[in-house]
Amino acid sequence: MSLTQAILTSLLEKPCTGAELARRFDKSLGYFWQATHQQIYRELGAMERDGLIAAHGLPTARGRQRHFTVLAPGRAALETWCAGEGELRPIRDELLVRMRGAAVLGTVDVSAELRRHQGLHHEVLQRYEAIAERDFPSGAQRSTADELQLAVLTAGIVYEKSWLAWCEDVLAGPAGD
Amino acid sequence: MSLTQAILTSLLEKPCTGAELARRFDKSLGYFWQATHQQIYRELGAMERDGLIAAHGLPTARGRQRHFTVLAPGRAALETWCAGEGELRPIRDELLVRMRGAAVLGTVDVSAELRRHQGLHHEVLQRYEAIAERDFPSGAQRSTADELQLAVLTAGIVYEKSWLAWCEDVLAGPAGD
DNA sequence: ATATCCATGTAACGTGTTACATGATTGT
DNA sequence: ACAATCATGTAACACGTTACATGGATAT
Repeated sequence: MSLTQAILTSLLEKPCTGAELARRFDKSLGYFWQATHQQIYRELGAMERDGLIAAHGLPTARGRQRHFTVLAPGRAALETWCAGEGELRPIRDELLVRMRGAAVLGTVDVSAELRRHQGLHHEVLQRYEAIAERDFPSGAQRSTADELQLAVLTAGIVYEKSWLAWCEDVLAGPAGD
Repeated sequence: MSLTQAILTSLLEKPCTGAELARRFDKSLGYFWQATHQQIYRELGAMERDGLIAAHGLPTARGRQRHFTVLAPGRAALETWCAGEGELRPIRDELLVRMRGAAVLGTVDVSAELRRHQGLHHEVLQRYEAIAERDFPSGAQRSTADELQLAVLTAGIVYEKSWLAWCEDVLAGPAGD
């Protein structure tokens, strides 16, 4: 599972608490991997037991902040994993299930839902493009790390653009007959 | 969850057994929703309890084939659901986690994995395009149902093309400096 | 009859989601 | 002191995956 590795990456960038991690998953990390705070605390507990990370601040009290840092085995585990191979993740999209169902039923119109998705994808795309322009302005000098981070962001942009184009295509196509 | 609806759709097209459903999920259905036979049997059991589908063939014996058909409440449930709204599914991609990790570590080269993914996406794309050409040849007359099914298939094609383009872009970009 | 395969399941576990609970901190 | 908020956590459940088990059908 990638949650462990996403957490290790984020903690390597800057050690922090579980709640701060949850906030990061709602921002930059969330562009390519999502997690709720319950998942994060569960995973942090397991990672601590496995000796990948360590906490400063005692686990005895409940509401006490615990700052986590990555230990050497954690960094090693991340390096090994990052150098490894993974599978392609196939599409798994509710909207497509709806459309396939509508095709069979013949009594449902999905065009409104298509337009709604078009709008949502448009919003997300604009958000990504704003971040790209802010953090990686074109023409600026970039390190290898910057190139990689920009590539990750670009994946999101390409992804949203392709869905947008598809929505336009499907909405225009059948009507154009 | 969309598994229920995907099963209803497939059973409406043609009633069949659980094993046959599993085979369909490995083919056309699997392009936009995946399920193993264990998930399918579990879900069929729940749907039967809920009165959405019914089986011909007794459930008493273990290895006996049971053909399922959709009941009126099942069709109604599918119609309601297909006319409803759904959320966008954000990207959740291991490769991007690897790249973000590599950016932080600075000691890992992900280009080989990128090229591997490029090849895999290329394979999938060719498979989709072959299906599109076979089942929906360009220039042919198409019903509304055909248009919808083609749109679903096109989503897969657009998706794979966009990842392919991204892989090429990332592999070429930093080297082109 | 027996080996093989197929259809149908069970069991166990990991991951993801939702709702809720409790101790600490902060503001008034 | 009290309310509001934050950080941490528990509980329960739904979904997904892997491994395995059992009854029926088929072929030789």
